[in-house]
Amino acid sequence: MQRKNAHALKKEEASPGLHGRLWIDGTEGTFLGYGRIILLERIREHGSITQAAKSMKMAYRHAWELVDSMNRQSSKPLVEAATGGRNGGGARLTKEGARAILLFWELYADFQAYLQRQQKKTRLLLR
Amino acid sequence: MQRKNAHALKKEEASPGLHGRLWIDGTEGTFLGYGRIILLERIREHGSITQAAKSMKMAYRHAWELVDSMNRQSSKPLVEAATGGRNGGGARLTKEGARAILLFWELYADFQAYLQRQQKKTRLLLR
DNA sequence: TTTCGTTATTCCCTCCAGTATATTACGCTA
DNA sequence: TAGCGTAATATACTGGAGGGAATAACGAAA
Repeated sequence: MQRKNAHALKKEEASPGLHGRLWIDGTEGTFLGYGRIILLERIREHGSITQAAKSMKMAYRHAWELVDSMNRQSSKPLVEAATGGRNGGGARLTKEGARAILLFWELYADFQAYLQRQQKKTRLLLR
Repeated sequence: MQRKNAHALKKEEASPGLHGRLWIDGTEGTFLGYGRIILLERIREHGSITQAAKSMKMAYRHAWELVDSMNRQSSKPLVEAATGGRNGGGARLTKEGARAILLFWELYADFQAYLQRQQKKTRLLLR
């Protein structure tokens, strides 16, 4: 962002027209946003914070902080992590985590449609 | 903002619940956003980029870059600036600039109402 | 008890958006 | 012509978000 603070995303390529971003704040700031949801999906897919972070080219440290932040702000943890053991441990999505993903994508899709509807109002201004 | 990224805003205090941001991209990236609209309003109010920037505690250099970026991407300039003269020059909003402010606040208000409507969907998740 | 890959945690570094500062260009007024 | 407050432009600085790397803790399995 635009390394944004609150909502960094790669580039989003800036096509002319209306754009927007959606996120959910909790008691400590950001709770769920686009990037965090992707991270949750990758954790579900790989069963490990390390692998999830690698798959997004994100530093493990950053990924862990995001997971910790989400767990602290959620009514119930979204991710459960275990250290040691068979393969060194791992992380799995809780039922609550899966619900969060579904809810966010629902909001997200609705929002994209909303932006599409509003789009036309901006056309007269741009070069 | 959000270093971010393209849409830094002061803090927005992160109250729990659904939040969002809206902006309009042009050919070179951001064209209009919340901060740029505030800047346009301050220019209209003060008749000078220097004073507008000061009133927002923004560096003149940054303010000037934003104005330049908006003018370059708009079909017609939003701000006209004059150097030298009576009081050293100044800057005034064009008709197009005033239209941009109105349009944006219209989109913004509608968007806030939209967020309000979607708000309830997030309640079950937060602690 | 050794091995292994993960989570958890610490410390340092890098990058860059925005700031700070300085200088020049400008043109009306007196 | 000198003075003024602004626009315009260049250069250097800064703070903080995120990255990189290193280390300890962990616990099942061989």
